[in-house]
Amino acid sequence: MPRPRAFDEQQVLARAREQFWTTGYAGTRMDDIAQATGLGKGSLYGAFGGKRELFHRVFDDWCASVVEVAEGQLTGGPDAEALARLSGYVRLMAENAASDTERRGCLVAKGAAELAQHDPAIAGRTADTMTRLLALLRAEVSAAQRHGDIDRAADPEQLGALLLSVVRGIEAVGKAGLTPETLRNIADTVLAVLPAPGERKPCR
Amino acid sequence: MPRPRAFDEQQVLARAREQFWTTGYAGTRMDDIAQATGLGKGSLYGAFGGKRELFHRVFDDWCASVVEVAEGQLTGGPDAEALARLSGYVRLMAENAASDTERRGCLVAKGAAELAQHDPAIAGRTADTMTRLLALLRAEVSAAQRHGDIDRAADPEQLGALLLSVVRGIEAVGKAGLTPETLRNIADTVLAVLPAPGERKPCR
DNA sequence: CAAGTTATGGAATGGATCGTCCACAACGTA
DNA sequence: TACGTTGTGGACGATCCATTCCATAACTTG
Repeated sequence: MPRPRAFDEQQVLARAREQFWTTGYAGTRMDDIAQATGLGKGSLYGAFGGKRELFHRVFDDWCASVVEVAEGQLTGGPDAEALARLSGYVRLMAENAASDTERRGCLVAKGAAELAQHDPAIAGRTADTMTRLLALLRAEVSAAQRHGDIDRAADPEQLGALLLSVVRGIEAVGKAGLTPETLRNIADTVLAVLPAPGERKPCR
Repeated sequence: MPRPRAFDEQQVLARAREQFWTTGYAGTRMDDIAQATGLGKGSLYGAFGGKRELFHRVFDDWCASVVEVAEGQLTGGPDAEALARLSGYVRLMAENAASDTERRGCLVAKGAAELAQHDPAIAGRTADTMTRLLALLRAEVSAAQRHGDIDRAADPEQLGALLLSVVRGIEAVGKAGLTPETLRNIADTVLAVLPAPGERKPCR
């Protein structure tokens, strides 16, 4: 009996994400989103509640897709290819940052920088996302160790954390202006220095 | 002949930095700064010009001090201690991130995330800061290589970039909510995997 | 001491933006 | 076809905030 919606919710969310991604939370006006989506404010507020809720929705979706990409790249496969999967993931992230010519960076970083301190929901979602990524990387390091591609003496948790920080660091220095080539080199370098089995490390 | 200023400019800048650091650019009102410093709006605008100029001033000072800290930690000393200086610097940065209980992160990252895309001055200053840090790290890696603490076959530019991305990455994941202990471990881990002389790396 | 110059700080201004409201449209059901 | 319910979108109201303005104060020089 009710009148059906004349818009596709997913499409509206995609447009809104584009806006928030490019101009940040404070920098985008609801009018911008209304214009970008062709929706009137009434529909916008009726369907999503408000600016804050809309951003939460977009942010949550983004975080979920970040984790999904990592799962797609990393999870499920023989231990023999675990190292290759890790390399593929780290290089993919570097490539993403390198090809981000508009320097928009990652919405997780951008949103967290702007809002995490005053919005517990954003802070929580961000922390949860990082924890999930770390778990995925740790598991993959373990797999590579089982197959003998990474030194078994190394702590997989710590190597995973290192990889995570490098991935996020690449994104950060990329947004800061280092060249795409440098970003790709960083990815290659961290993969090259992962401890191979049987290496002797001098005590430092 | 003019009436002298009744406030200390450096002190006002320090207060303003505190505000911008905690609440970001868009999130701080000029009224906040006026109240925090005890200055009236007239004095504030008379002395600094406006919100944007004031932020630029604060941001530039912050960037300069970031580079200064790195120079103080890294520059000047015998090659024999270059690796120790590098370790000290990376651990210091991790410690900073770990002790940032308020999760304010680094103003360079925060300001860049919020404004770099639409403010060329901020973007330029950020890029310049990263380039300087990279140069300092590269030089120090070279010094450590000369002394034989790091494999001479490695490219100092690339190892420097790796260290920079880890330092920035630690800051990022710290703000994202990983534990202080994890942050310190990342620093230790990247230092431990730096290629020692004479290591044999399998071809990957 | 007089006068001119700058600092001061609070009130006023003007613009921008979030969210609400309402008249109207569209659709399903009876 | 008539009616009730929900979607639509633009106009409106209220708030907020950067900036300007101005009357007054403070200080230095001549």
